[in-house]
Amino acid sequence: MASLHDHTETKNPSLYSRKEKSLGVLCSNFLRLYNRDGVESIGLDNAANQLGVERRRIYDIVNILESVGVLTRKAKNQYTWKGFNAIPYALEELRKQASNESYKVSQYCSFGAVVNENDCRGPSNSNNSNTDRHTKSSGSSKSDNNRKEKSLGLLTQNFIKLFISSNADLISLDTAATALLGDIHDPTAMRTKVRRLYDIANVFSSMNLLEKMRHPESGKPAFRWLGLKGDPKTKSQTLDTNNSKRKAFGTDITNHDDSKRHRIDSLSDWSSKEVSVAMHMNLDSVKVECDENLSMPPQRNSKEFVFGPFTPATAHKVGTSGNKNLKQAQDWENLADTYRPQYRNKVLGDLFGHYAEAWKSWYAEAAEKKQVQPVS
DNA sequence: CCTTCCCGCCAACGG
DNA sequence: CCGTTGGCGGGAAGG
Repeated sequence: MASLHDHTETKNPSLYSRKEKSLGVLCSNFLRLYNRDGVESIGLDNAANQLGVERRRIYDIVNILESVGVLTRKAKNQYTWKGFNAIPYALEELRKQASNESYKVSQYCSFGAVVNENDCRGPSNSNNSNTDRHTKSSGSSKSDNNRKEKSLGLLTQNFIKLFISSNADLISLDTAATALLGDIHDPTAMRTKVRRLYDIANVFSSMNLLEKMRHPESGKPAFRWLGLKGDPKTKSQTLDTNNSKRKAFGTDITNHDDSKRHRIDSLSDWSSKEVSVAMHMNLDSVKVECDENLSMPPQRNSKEFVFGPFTPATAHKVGTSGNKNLKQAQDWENLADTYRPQYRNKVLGDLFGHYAEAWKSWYAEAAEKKQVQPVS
């Protein structure tokens, strides 16, 4: 008790976990949220609220997902959900682009050292290299495209190209960064690039497009492209092979998020958009549980997932009723969140942050935290 | 120590 | 001009 005021911190070192806020987890939650039933439009504000994260993070997720075709920008603040089915096509496009361009990966991850020579020509850092279809082609865009070149989306695509156009299926981020940088040998740029690569790799890993592993002998971490092989699910819908009894309408976003375990978990089901969390969670011994103690009324089995002080999370398009205005879609946010911590409300933002954190910690199993890699 | 990578400042962008 | 996007890198958590 006590707790005079402020200065919370230093209470329990294990009260804030960085991993719980990773882009990978966020991506899983995002997908879980929007892969359900006929979701068609995605509002950024809505997403941010539902997922309990800042706007900024949504941009990251969205940009990466768009690179693989899962989403498409429809308008300001508005994205269109395309689904996993769009991935194969997007990948094919990338493959074509890759072959079109002289990509030279020049690099075989074999031994730690390596480095040195290898005339990496990379994709060359020129401008516009994609279907830059702009209605105003008149000599307007000059050198302002520098920003776009460095976009996360483009980087993501180039990263993928690197994999699919290379014979080496195991690439380290360092190698990728070097290759993608072209020839700019700048340590600072390198570091920034690697940071972004980590971001991308994490969300792809959560989608099972990529697999993180250590190199056989060198032990250095690297990534392997899984692509569509992630899940040989052809077309058979995995419609509830498990217990999906309580399929309330929304309000329940089946948690069981991806497990840190190296199980095949995942929501890999390019082919049918329903599916989602079905799959094999049986093996995934759900020993966690929040029965730790504390006091949490409802809710059960949940690793880490949408928490937030607000948890309506019930997104579904309107019914078939002849509603005059189908514009109510934007009202959810208001309902759930009274206000959004703008990039200025230090206090408010902080307050929300803690609030969300508190909720999360309740939900969080707060138990399992020991995860090693059994597989050498 | 080194690797991973979250956070959010603040500058381009687009209306 | 202001709200939306989103580079960018500090610097802290996690090995």
